[in-house]
Amino acid sequence: MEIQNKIKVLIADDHKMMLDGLRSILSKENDIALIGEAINGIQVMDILAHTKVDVLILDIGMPEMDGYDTVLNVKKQYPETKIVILSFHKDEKHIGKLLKAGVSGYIVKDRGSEELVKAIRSVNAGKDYFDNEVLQVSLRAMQNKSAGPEKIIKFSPRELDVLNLIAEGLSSKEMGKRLFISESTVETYRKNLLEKLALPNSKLLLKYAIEKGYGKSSLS
Amino acid sequence: MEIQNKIKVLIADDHKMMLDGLRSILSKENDIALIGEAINGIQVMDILAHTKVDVLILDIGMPEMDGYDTVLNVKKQYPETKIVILSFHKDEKHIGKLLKAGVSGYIVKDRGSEELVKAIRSVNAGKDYFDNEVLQVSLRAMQNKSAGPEKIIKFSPRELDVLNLIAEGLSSKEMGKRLFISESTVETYRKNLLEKLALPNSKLLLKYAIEKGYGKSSLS
DNA sequence: TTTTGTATAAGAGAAAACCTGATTTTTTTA
DNA sequence: TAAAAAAATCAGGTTTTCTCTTATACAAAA
Repeated sequence: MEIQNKIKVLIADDHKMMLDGLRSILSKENDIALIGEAINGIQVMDILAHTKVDVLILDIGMPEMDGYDTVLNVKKQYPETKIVILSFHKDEKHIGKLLKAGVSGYIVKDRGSEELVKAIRSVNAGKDYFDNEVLQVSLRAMQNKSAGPEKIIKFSPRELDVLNLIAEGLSSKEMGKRLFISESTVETYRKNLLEKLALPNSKLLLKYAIEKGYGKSSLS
Repeated sequence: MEIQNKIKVLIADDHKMMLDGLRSILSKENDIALIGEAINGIQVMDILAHTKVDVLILDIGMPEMDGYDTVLNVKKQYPETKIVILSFHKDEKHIGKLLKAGVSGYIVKDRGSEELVKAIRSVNAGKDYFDNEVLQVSLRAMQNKSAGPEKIIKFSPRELDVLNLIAEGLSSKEMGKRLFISESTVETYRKNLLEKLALPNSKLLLKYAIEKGYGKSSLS
């Protein structure tokens, strides 16, 4: 099967061991293409900005940006991307919130991996996939309440590139070299970032970038 | 390779998803034979009772029987079986106990799976295998001393003032106003900081300050 | 008492950031 | 599809900030 026809999946889990395992499992399914891996929400947004993703497998309990925030951001900016939550516990308190936020699937990690594969196919086909009937029926009811308006700032892919390099402490000149564009261009992106974030200067932008966890994500 | 010569591994993890992933990973190693899986300590003892196991991969945090009890039981009845602990956190409190109980390896799940494979081979060959960070944590705990190949850098009070303000993203001029000294003086302090930390420029100093947690401490 | 550490500072040159535009391509939307 | 918005690209000039060199005074330590 050609890659274009496969289901494009992105996995986000802060445990590399788990990531390795899931990759190994999904690689056996020939209708699924694992197009990326992330260990935090920042990386998720980073990858989404560069690549189309059909299904996002999201571990809740990631650092940097918690699962819920990531769901909100992803759903807002990429509503067509389906989200399957991978959780440790079935008694997750935030489950209602997650449903409201628009996740398409929810499975607990003590299920077998075939559940995950099923879920991926299911949500990709437009059908929700929840671990059990209870979730589906009882909690689905809560879903018709409006979600809270949170300001979501969207960065262009290039702006993200710059933001990631800013977080490493590079100057415009260095960034330009790294990205094969001129210093001026980099500075334009920086200016845009400053505007979008309503920050007064570069130092605070660096601070923002570091504190939000940018920079660690490799921009391949 | 014949099965008799492979390393016989038993995995115990209460998350089936993880189990599936680990199985998938280990199946690619042709010197390792996964001879069993368990989702709690009871099952572990059960399998050990009728099968020889070289290495037991044990997730701590399993229900029914906690990891520690399992270690004790296994070590008591099957002392020749090596145990590798798979844990979620490096700051595990029981780590000292586990070490004393005789585990041969300890890795955290945010490591890659190749670590696990290495650990299996290592402990099977009679060598312990501990995650570096784990080692550090446990050693530090034992001798409760600040460990470190890190040289202790001492800052003067004034240097600290400046460092704290740097972490807030202020410029020399602003710091000068805040500290009632001239811009030049602030810059001297900054220069000293750069020297002491062997950093090449202010941006990396800001990064350092933020990452080390300066700035939040108010210098009233 | 000589050295070391700390606090203070000026002036010049270099570097980086910031402002003010502007062009081209892509994507969205009306 | 045509118009509008968003994204990517860049130059020139001004201003701010950093960096380097050099310097004085005082206190504590050796």
